[in-house]
Parts: sequence; structure tokens; C-alpha cells
Amino acid sequence: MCPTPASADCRNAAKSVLFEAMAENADESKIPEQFLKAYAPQEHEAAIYQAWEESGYFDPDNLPGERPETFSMVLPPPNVTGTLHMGHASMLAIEDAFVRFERMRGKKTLWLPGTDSAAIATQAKVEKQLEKEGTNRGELGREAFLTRVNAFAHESQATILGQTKAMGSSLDWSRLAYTLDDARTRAVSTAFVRMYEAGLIYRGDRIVNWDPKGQTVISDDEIVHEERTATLYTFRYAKDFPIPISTTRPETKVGDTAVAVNPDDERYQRYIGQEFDLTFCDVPLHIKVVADAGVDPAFGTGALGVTPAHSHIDWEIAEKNGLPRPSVINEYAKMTVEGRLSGLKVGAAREAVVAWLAEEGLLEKQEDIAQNVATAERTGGIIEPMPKLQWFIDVTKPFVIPHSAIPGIESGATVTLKQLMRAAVESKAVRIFPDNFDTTYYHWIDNLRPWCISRQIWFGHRIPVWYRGEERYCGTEAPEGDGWEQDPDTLDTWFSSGLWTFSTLGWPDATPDLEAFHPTSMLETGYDILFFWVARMILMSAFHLGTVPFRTVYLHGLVRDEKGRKMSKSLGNIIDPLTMIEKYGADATRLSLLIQNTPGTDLKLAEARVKGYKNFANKIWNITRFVLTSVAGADLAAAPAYTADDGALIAEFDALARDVTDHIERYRIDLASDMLYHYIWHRFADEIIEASKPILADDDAEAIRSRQQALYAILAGFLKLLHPFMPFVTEAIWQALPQKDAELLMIAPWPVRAA
RNA sequence: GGGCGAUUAGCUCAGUUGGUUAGAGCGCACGCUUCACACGCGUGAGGUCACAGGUUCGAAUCCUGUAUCGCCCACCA
Repeated sequence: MCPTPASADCRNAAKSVLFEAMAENADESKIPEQFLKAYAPQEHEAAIYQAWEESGYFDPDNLPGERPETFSMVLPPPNVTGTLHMGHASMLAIEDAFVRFERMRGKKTLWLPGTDSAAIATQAKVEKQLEKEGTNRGELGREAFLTRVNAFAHESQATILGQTKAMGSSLDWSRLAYTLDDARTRAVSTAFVRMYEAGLIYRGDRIVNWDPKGQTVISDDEIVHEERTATLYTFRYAKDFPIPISTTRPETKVGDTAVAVNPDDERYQRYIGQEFDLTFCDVPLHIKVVADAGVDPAFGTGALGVTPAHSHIDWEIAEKNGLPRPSVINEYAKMTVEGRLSGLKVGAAREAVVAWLAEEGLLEKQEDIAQNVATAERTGGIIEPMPKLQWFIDVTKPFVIPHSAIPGIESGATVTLKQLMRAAVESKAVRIFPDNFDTTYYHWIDNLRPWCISRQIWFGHRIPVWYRGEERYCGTEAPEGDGWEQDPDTLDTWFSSGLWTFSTLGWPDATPDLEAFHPTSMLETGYDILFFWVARMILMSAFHLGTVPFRTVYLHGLVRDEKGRKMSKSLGNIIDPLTMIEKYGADATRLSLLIQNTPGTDLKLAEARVKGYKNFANKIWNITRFVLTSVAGADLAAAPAYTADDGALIAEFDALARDVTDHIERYRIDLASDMLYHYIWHRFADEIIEASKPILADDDAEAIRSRQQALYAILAGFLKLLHPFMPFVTEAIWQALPQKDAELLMIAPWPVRAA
């Protein structure tokens, strides 16, 4: 609509059709036609969104006036292949409320949209499609498969973006980013190379979490522990072995190289240091008895069979004691040893070992215990810890940080990534809200192990390392010369997500956007990805830019059903935001996700609430009808001359406006929106309007004029205050107002000046 | 095992630094086609603020403990 929104011509052109219709009808007895019936959101929302988009004001560079202060925020990128659910809707409602507030307050606001390739999830979807077609990725080959996945991702993207717009999100679409587009790919490989050169990314043969179902390695954070009952078997390796051991996984014992006991355990002290040769289930073992303070004398027999290759803790014990770490299970969760267990799946192998133990008279006890089984979040596969050659980020290795703007960390200081992550929050350079999540964050950092970043899937950012025989090359482009093979693995999706606040602003180039908008003002996201994403962004920004990625982290809760259960297909309790928008409008949907949605706490949502807020939108519509009818013919442009009563009403409204502003500044948009709702319905409509009727019907011309001005001023004022929460209905009404200080409410000045 | 949070009206939840008779939405009861609105208006019922102590002139709010529920983290094999 307005290619150059600042021009006078354009301002005229921006006048809505509705406004013109009203102006023509300036007959005193008439009000704009659309107010003669109830508010129907469906008739307005699409046109209003289009008008906003065409105004160009979503783009900070097009905003009118001097805007020395900026406000920037990235949209947590939804999966390209996803559809909008209540979690997204809640996130969009909250973020849009903040952005619209800051835009109206006169800041140069950027809310940057993007989509996420969601590597494993997306690849899995396409693989499922292929399965239906009777083929698989192996048959297709890497290149053809990737073409297929990219096409699918691209096609799906339009769905989620369209749905995002339906919520009224004032995102700057001109800066739309995608985790796998060229700019982001360049950022990712640059980041990898720089961390590799700093020695923080290394390739190592370490014990990792292998998901046999997904056929890939996953990070510690992608594991979910499921409680199950397991059988704890107590037995000896052999008749002449002095110490009985207990385990829930007898099949792994063919990989044992030691038995660990507590150094203070008197029962076993005399065996410490002794070594035994024996045959266990056809497999020859060499077992050394070692001491380890981590062994609990009270559990089982107080002796731990050490299986270095298939248990994280055993791996560490073996490392400390210089023990060999033979692997006995392969990527398909099958046994690799010779003898009766050869080639068996771990489950079958377990039964075979137990049978053998019973046969040999070695089994002493079996009992049921509750156990936490590690499973893969995505596939549900049971994790097999095993040693593999993978890429890691070392979070504890000291390095020299060339430049740091993080308080407490000097430029040129020797630091670790862990220290940087801690300092960012401890110094309050990043504020987490609500702040009780600080503790959780520190706890996570303190327990952090090397972050495994390589994945054995095809869809994602390929690791920028090439091999030729013994040679290795790491760079953003393939090396010159023949015979180089690129590493087949891709990067953990959170590696690229970690760069998001600055890769979307043009990094590694020193762009004006990066200069203007980084660190971003706020990151709004769910508390469930505090570790996955928030912490990784702090890590990446600290390393690559020496600064924090954002000033404030606003953590929202999850949207649950009215009984507090997670929404899921199987429970059939999903409330679809698009259905809600269709039935009750985007404003009602937004408000139901904002009012009384306490930060950091889960929200229980019932459809009745959404319906209630649709009624509220209609209430405002009717209030407008009353006010416009009441002020018809009044000179609204004239300087107000209020009676004492009306002066008090205005003062009361100003106080409300300040309170609302305070609440938003303190991130309590739940309270701000609640307060507005209450004022508009129960104060303005129920009391002020009712009290105005006799005044307007009387014949005191001065009192009438004063009240007309007051009613109109308060209406125009609360439309502004309410706009961040209910943008559509407020804008629709604004377009019909006869006297206003901005053509679009979206950029109208906020009634309270920034402090 | 460690950490975080919750417990306020039938249901879902607010209650910002302690301050009059603790609020809202939905639901409920009764009455209203009152000329902005039945997507509404008015009136009303409904709470020993989980429990037990403590601090205070004063506690839903601060402190200590208990109970119940929920979540996160963790290498009891």
C-alpha cells in the first residue's frame, strides 16, 4: 500500500476505506455502518494484517520519526514442517505484545522471523513418506534424498508462516531467515572453523549416547529417562571369583575389565589390585579389582562390574585406572563377541546370559527394582552408550578470549566456555525472568560434559571437515586438490540454533543490522528449552562475539488443557489455535493466552475462556458505538476543557496507563492485560458510560462538551493501551475514529512516555 | 539423591514492596427485550487463603517446620 510511508501522499492513501465511508457520512446522527452490528473478527482481520504489512512498519528501517532506541528480538524459529499449535500461539501473542508496545513507545523495533530445519524431525518425516512409497534414503542416495527433504521443507514452510500471520504477528518478513539457507550455512561453517581453530571443537573417541533406532548419536540433553522395573541379577563371573556383583544388564558383562569396590569396604579391601583371568559365557575376561569412592557399598553386593565401553560411569572408572575398554555391542544393538552370544540382540543376549548363569550355578539372586532407562527423545529408542569417533565441543578447555563485553570477563583473559556461560547470567548481563530459573541454569552448567555435536543423519549442516588419508582439513570451503572426502556427519541442530541471534543479523559480516540490533533486547521462549537453546546461544555469542545474545530471557510456561494435562493427539484434548481464531478471532485467542498467563508457569486453557474474550472484543465494539454516537457533532480537535469530574476521570485513566506501562516494563503482561480488561469493562463501560447518560441527556452544554471530550479521549487512550494485546479490533476501531494522532494505531504514540 | 514450583470461591487462576470489608473469568441462583451491547445489564450465594508454629500494631503476603501434588536435574550399577 505505501512504498514510501513517510510521504504525505501516502498518508492520505493510507486512510482506510472505512474511514472515508465514515467521513462522507459525517451526518451527526450517523456512525460508521459497521458498528450497527456485532463485531465479526473474520470480516476485519485479514484486511488489517494486509494494511499493516503494506505500511512497511514491520521493518524497523521504515518506521517514522527519530528512533534512537532499538528493541530487537528473534522469533524462536518454528519447525518448517510444523503447524501452529497453542504453544506457538502463546509465544506469538506474548512476543507481539512486547514488540507492539515498544514500537508504539517510539523504539526502532525489529522482530525477526525464521524457520528451523529441525534436522532429525524433518528427515524422519520424509523417511516415513519414502517408506510408504516402498523405498528408503539408502536407495535414493544422499543427494537425491536431500533434494527431496528440501522440497518438502520449502513446501511446508508456507503453512506455518501463514498461520503465524493469522495471529497478528508484526514480524519483519523482509528479514525472514531459515536455518539452512545460504547465509546461515556460511555462519555455521564459519563458527565451526573458528571454534576448531581455537581448539574447542575436537574429534574424539569417547563414549557417546547411541540411539539404535534413529541410527545416530544424540547429546545428553536429548535423552529422556523413563522409569521402568528391571531385574537386578546378582551373580559371580565364575565359581572361583571371590566377589559377587549385581547388574540389570548381564549381557554387557562380557565387556567387563574390572570390578570396582568402595575403598573403605572391609569386605573387599584385600582384593583390591588383584587380577583374575576367567571365561564368562564363552568370552575370556581379564578382571582387575579396583577401588573407586563412587561405589555405594550398600547397593547390591557393593561391587560394581565395570563395563567401560557401555556405561558412562564405567568409562570414567576405566579411564582413571588405565583399563582397556573393549566394545561388545554394535550400532544395531547386537552382540559382537564370539561364542553363544554372537550376533544376538541385547535383549536375547540377556536371556542367554541369565540361562547360562543358572546352568553354571552362578546366579545368586534376582529381584525387581525401579530403574531409569535412558531413551532417545525423538525416537523412543533405548540408548546404548558406546565409544564412537565423534565431534565435540569442549566446555572446560581454557582459551584466550580476544574481546569480551561480558562484565567480569576481561578481554584477553583465559577462560572456559563454562565460565562464560556462568558469567553471562551471574553478572546480570543476561537476566532470566522469572529469576528462579537462574538456579536451574547454574546447576545445568556445573554438570555439563563435552557437547557431542555430530549426528549421523543427512539433513542438516554438514561438518566442514575433509579427509584425505591421514590428512585433515577444516575450512568454510572444500580444500583444493583431488581425493578429499568430506566428513559424512551433520551438526546437531542446536549448533546452528545457538548462532541464531547473530546469524540472522548477517554475521560473520559486520553488518549494520548486527551493529544496531545485537545483543537483542529480549528472548522469549519456553522454559523447556532453557538448556537446549538459551544456554547454547549464550555459549555461542560469548565465544564468537564476546557478548551476550540478549539482555532478557522471558520464559513462558506450557499451554495445557483445562485439567492441566499436556495437549496431545492421543488424549484428544488439543485446542487448535486456528480453530479458535476462526470461531472467536485472533484477538480473543491472544487474550486468552495473555491474561493471567503468569511467566514461567504453565497455563491451563479452556475454550470457554477464548469465548469470553471474544465477548470482550464485542464489548469494546459496542463501547465505541456508544462513544461515537455520543460525540457526534462535537469538536474533538479543540483543546479539552474538562469539568472537575471529568478531570478526575482523565487523571484516573492516566494512572491506569502508568500502571499498565509499569506492568509491561516488568514483563507482567498478564497483569497489564488483566488490568485493562477490568478497567474497560467494569469501570469504563459499567460505571463511566452509565454515569454519562444523564449528563449527555441534560442541557448543560459545557458539561456535555466536557464529557464528550473525556469519553473520546479515554476511548482513544485505551485503544492504544490495548493494542499490543488485541491488535485487530483496536486497529479496526481506530480506523473509524474521526480524530486521531496517527493513521495506523500500530504506530500511534503510547500514552505514557518512556522513563 | 539434589533443585525448582504449586496449594486462595464449584472449576481455572490473579493478588506487584505485609496495610481497610481477599479479587477476576467461567459456572451457579434470581430478576431484567433499560434507546451502546442478550457476545448484554442488575442483584446475589459461595473463601477458617493446605496445615502447625513464629515475627509484627497488622500476615494470603515474611520466617521455620509438616503434608499433598507437579516439574527439572542426577553415572545406585
